[in-house]
Amino acid sequence: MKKKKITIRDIADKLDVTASTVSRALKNHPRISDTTKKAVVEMADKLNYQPNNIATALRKGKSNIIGVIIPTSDRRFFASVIKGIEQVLREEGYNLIISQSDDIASKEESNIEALLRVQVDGIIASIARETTDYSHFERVINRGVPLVLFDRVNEELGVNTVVNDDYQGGVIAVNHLIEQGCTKIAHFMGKRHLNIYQERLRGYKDALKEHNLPINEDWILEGDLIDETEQVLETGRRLTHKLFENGEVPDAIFSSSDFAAMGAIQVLKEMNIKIPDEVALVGFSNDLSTSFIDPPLTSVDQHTRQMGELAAQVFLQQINSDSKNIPFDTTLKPELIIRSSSMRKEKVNA
Amino acid sequence: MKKKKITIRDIADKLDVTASTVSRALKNHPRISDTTKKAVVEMADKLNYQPNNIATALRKGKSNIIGVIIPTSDRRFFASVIKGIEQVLREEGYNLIISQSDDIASKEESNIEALLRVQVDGIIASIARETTDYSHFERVINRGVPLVLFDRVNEELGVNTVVNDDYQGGVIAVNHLIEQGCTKIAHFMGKRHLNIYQERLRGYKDALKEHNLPINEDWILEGDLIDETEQVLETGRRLTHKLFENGEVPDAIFSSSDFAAMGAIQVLKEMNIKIPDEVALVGFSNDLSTSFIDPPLTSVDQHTRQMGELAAQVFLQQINSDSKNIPFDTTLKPELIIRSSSMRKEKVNA
DNA sequence: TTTTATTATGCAATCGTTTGCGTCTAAGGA
DNA sequence: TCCTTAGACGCAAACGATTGCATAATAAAA
Repeated sequence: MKKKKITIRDIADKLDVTASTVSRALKNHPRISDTTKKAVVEMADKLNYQPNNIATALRKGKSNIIGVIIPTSDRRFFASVIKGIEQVLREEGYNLIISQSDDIASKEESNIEALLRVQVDGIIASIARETTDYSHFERVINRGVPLVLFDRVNEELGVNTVVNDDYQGGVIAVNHLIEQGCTKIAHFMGKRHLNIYQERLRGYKDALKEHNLPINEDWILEGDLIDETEQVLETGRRLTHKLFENGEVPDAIFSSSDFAAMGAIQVLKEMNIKIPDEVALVGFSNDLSTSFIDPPLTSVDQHTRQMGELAAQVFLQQINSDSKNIPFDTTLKPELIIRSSSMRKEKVNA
Repeated sequence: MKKKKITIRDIADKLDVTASTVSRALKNHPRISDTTKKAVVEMADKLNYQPNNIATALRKGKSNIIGVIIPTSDRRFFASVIKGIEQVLREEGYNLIISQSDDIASKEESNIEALLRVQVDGIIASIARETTDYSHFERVINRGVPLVLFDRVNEELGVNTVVNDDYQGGVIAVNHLIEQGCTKIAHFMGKRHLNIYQERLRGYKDALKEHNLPINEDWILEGDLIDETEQVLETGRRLTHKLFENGEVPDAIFSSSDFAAMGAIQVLKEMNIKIPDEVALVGFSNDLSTSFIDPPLTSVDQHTRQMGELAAQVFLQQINSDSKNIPFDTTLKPELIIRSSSMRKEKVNA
């Protein structure tokens, strides 16, 4: 247990130079002779020197740490985004502090507080479901700390955002169902106050209109779609029952959540309704499980990894441009992954 | 954009006292009068003062940041462990830097390097699959930085560890299958050099012996079980085919991976083999998907969240006891979650 | 009133690096 | 020989908070 940490001064002493010289030598400063540089470098790793980032951070006013706030790490979506963010940011020499809000506003606030204290160089976040007051984010902005929002964003904050094109996601899902011959398409949506669900709904409606299909409000069912997966599954079951207890039944369901769709599959199977022949299904998010269930679920993929990478890139761009930043939104195009839950017509191999 | 950060000196000036006084007042030092304390505190939040952790860290030699290294965040197991770690550590005022090794030794090493540079107060890690040289971990130990290992550990490093009782996991899985009337039980195992798979295998064998069942080496199949899920699924399919192309076929499979078991389910269904009547299945990890597939998969749950919490607690214990630390291992008992993939006998509701 | 506690602060060094500016030496130019 | 000039470093002041050791100011004791 060597408690003695060695500093540039230690290596300076050994070499009979000053700390400044060592510092410069280590950074390959042009005004230091090659001989000294070499000597310094050698002595450095002979002594097993580890630079102290904290001192540098204090001196430079830059910690090289950036904070990431997500609702929870154990939802595949966020885990995957994190992965993307990490990849590009680490390459630029940044470290990530990841904190989770659990979708609770107060936790989100205290996380921000903590990040600010650590002097992060910036924050990349996805807003908690519960958050309605955005003053803690405003504080970040007012302190001049770069902020990028992804997925769950708030346009009014005037910051750079990276989002999925949820409207488009709704459109392609429904278009696909229509192509498969469905005409009576129901929709499971999440809580109406959330942007993403409004957008998907809008896409759903527009796609129907586009094809001159009627919009049946009874077929638009709302439930909590961001919760523990078991709950969402249950919600899906509940909504499905509700959907089929009334007179006219749909021949397709576009669900804004994969898990709700899986719940629907369970119920439909229990009711001996054939999938996709009697009812076709499309989910949203392209969760891993979608390919394991029976039948495999068609789903809208959000390119989560790329979303993370993009968020990181937008962030880098923001901190590297010292100009006035006019906020901009980056929108990712979703992609429909077609599986048997919606394949009524045999796929024609072109 | 207020770039001007306000420090204790700023608030000291306003109040005509010195920085020392402000510092003490903020920390509620007994030798500061209540009047000044109050004045300081008021001025502090009037000016919207944010303490600078970095300065404190430098001065105290303690960053209040602890590093976590995992293979990847987008595997449910690790995401869940992280969640547990975060929960208890954040409560103690620590921040987490999470970095991923992608199961690559060199990345693991550079991650450690980075963490050390940031002066983390400790490291909690799960070793990369590929790692065979442990010198970078030794470096951590030699520098006196507390280290706790979980799940994928190395006993020879002599550090505190938190692991799942894989042996026991193997035992309860096989015992259950035997109880269900299976006598010809096959096993899918991961790469033999990994501790966890050896242990599960040992449990498998011991359980068989215990019940006087023969061990058929042809039924012990090895494959890469930690990889992208799709690959593992494919591995499961391959192993299953291999298993059933020979003469005598088993009546149960205990798979060390849920996804391999799912691959098996797919193949068995394709071969029109009844699950669980002809072949019963048990997986390992209790991944979310296990409950969504058809039939739902019985699996060994590893209590991942608790593993994270425990790892964090062990860590706290270690840094708070200034005594000599004799390393100790903490072992979590796994639990079998029984679902229909293995339920041959109707469950008797007691 | 002088001395001794007590209380409430101030001083200044320190943590490890970085960096603007000054200094010294030796080589080259006039 | 004197002056420039470039090259190679050293000096010392930051960065913001903490803390052991004074030191004032007031109160209590003598």
